Amino acid sequence: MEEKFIPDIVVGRLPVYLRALQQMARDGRTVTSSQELGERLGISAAQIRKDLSQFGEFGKQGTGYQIDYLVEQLRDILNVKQVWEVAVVGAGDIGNALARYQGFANRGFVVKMILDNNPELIGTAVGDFVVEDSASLVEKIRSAGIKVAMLAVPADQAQEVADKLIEANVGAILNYAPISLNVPNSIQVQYIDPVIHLQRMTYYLEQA
Amino acid sequence: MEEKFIPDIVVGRLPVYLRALQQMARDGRTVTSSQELGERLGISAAQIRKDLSQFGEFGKQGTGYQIDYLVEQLRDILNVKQVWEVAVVGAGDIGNALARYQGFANRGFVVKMILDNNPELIGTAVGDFVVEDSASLVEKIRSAGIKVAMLAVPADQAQEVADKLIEANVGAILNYAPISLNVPNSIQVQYIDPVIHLQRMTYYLEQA
DNA sequence: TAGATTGTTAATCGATTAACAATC
DNA sequence: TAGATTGTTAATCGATTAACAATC
Repeated sequence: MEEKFIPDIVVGRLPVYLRALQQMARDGRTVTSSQELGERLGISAAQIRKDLSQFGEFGKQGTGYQIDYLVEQLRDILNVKQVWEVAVVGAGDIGNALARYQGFANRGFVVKMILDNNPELIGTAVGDFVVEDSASLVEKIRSAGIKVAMLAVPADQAQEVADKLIEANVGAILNYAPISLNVPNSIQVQYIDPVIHLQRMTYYLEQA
Repeated sequence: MEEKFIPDIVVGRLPVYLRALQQMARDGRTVTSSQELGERLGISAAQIRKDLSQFGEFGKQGTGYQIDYLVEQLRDILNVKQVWEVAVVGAGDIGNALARYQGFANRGFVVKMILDNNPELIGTAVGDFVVEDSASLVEKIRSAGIKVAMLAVPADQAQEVADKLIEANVGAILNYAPISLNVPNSIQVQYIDPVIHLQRMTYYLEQA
């Protein structure tokens, strides 16, 4: 199997294309063009065509792209034709919101368990789940074969939990704790910290 | 006042530097170097020095950077020496988590109000707030002088609420709805959609 | 002083865009 | 056919890195 190197910045745009295309499909659209998609996303048409061309030829000259077909191609490329089971670690407000989030449906992910180390929370219900004890996190996640985790514990516990997730054979961590994690290169990490995004915007705002 | 152009990609890294430096300060550290900070963040030392040098000379040869001083400089650059009042629109699980989030403290933001259009939620308590009716969103946000909003409504309502926020003179929107917004260039928008991050990671994972 | 580390320059590397032949 | 739009090439643009004089 030949493995062509794809820049990570290109990979990062594919989910955005996919989301917009699925939206178009829901709106009853069947065909689109790089120009239309680009206008919608604030990205140049050339960049979209270049990005897609890294993976194959998905369009037709003169016509554009069949939305359903391109959606399936992108789902295949991003490995989200399968549904990934996800563990949520931390049953505070963020963990709660993630365990109950309806937005994972049909996008490749399903929450499978939620864990916490707080005795007051263990055993309580969160959405369709019962909070499990994170003391046995490694065994539970490993034996369930879960490869994706969302980390929603306090910052001062995030690194140690991340270490346990890696021990449990998790390959991807979405970290909501406001701290940079130290992980091996083989582990995928993404960060969500609202303050980082807010500060990036206030740079451009006039001071009050 | 001279305005030097700073690439947005540089601006985007500054909050990450700031977060790590504040962490170091909390750990009792007083001095650091571009090398140490870079190792911590997985960024090259040269890049950190280059980024900082866009704004001034904050270090000392042979010594490095005084953490407290650099923190204050970055807070100044990012306009977070002032505290920005934030409106949360949408009182579902995500809005709830945002209204109650402790992580805004000392990082430049304070939630001031939470709004929703659901009669069942209006008037109920969320953290220290009472959910307000978003029917009068424009007047409430404008008269409060709020410039920053977090958008946590369903995707199919996000664009219309965004339009109202802009009408209310908001300059920055952090959008949790899984949809690309159409806004004027003068409005800052950032996106948080966990699925986008998850799909970016599954690209690199072995299929089950 | 000797060692360490900055700020900056120049070189390298990578990403984006413009343009167009191919073709539906 | 005429018009539209792709996939791709080459040119441009921008970001990162390596290296080092300056200096604490």
